[in-house]
Amino acid sequence: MTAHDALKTDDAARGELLVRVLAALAEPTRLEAMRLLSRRGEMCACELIPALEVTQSRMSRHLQTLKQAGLVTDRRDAQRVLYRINPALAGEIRDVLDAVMAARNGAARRVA
Amino acid sequence: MTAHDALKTDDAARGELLVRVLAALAEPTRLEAMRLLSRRGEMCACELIPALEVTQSRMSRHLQTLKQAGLVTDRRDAQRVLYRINPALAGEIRDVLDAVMAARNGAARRVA
DNA sequence: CGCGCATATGCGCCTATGCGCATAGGCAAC
DNA sequence: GTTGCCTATGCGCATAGGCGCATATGCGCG
Repeated sequence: MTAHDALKTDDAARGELLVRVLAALAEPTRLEAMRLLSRRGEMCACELIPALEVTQSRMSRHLQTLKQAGLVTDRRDAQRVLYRINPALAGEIRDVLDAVMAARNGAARRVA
Repeated sequence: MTAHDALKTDDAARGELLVRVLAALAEPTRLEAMRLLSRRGEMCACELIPALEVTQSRMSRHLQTLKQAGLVTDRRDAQRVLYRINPALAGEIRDVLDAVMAARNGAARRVA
């Protein structure tokens, strides 16, 4: 990326980012994981695994995907790695995420 | 999961729909098509093809995908088939779509 | 250091998805 | 009916992505 790519960085790159975010959310396990993180704030993989009923390797890879999309951040705490929704999410992306979370919560509440 | 299995019907079904919608939007051409439809209201494939610089078969298939996700509706007008954003979109999904459109518009304006 | 818990990753498998090409189908005008 | 425009679809190919298994890596503890 060179200097005059500054424009493209703000345009195409953002479009790419949006697509990346949407793709990351377009998977049941990851979507559910985001919902859990949204409600509980911070969780380690070892908590998400039983909650979502997936294997360890799957959870790890899904978390990497979410991380690469910029949706979550991680920090180590001894043996565990704690994940939480990226507090520095761009406003526009945050709005998308909020809408998605609201949609899912709305569906859940309807039944409850 | 026995007691609240009844919920899963509405819950899971809606979750599936959300995933389907997100997956449909998580593709550059389709996302751009939605943006165009969002701005112009109603368009036929023959207008979208040159605007998005894709082949005819590709555009047709992408439009089918959007249609199956419930994001657009179509109606014939002589030889053409006119597409537009589904006016009967569920409120929650509409909110997601609006957030996505807003995010992308924000990115585009930055450069323009 | 050796052990065990927690997490990440290489590998192969299988399905899903995007693509172009060619062709079929629908519709209007002649 | 024939022709021409517009749209949909069958086919094969290439790639991406999800999965489990096995293994490697990181970390704290004794």
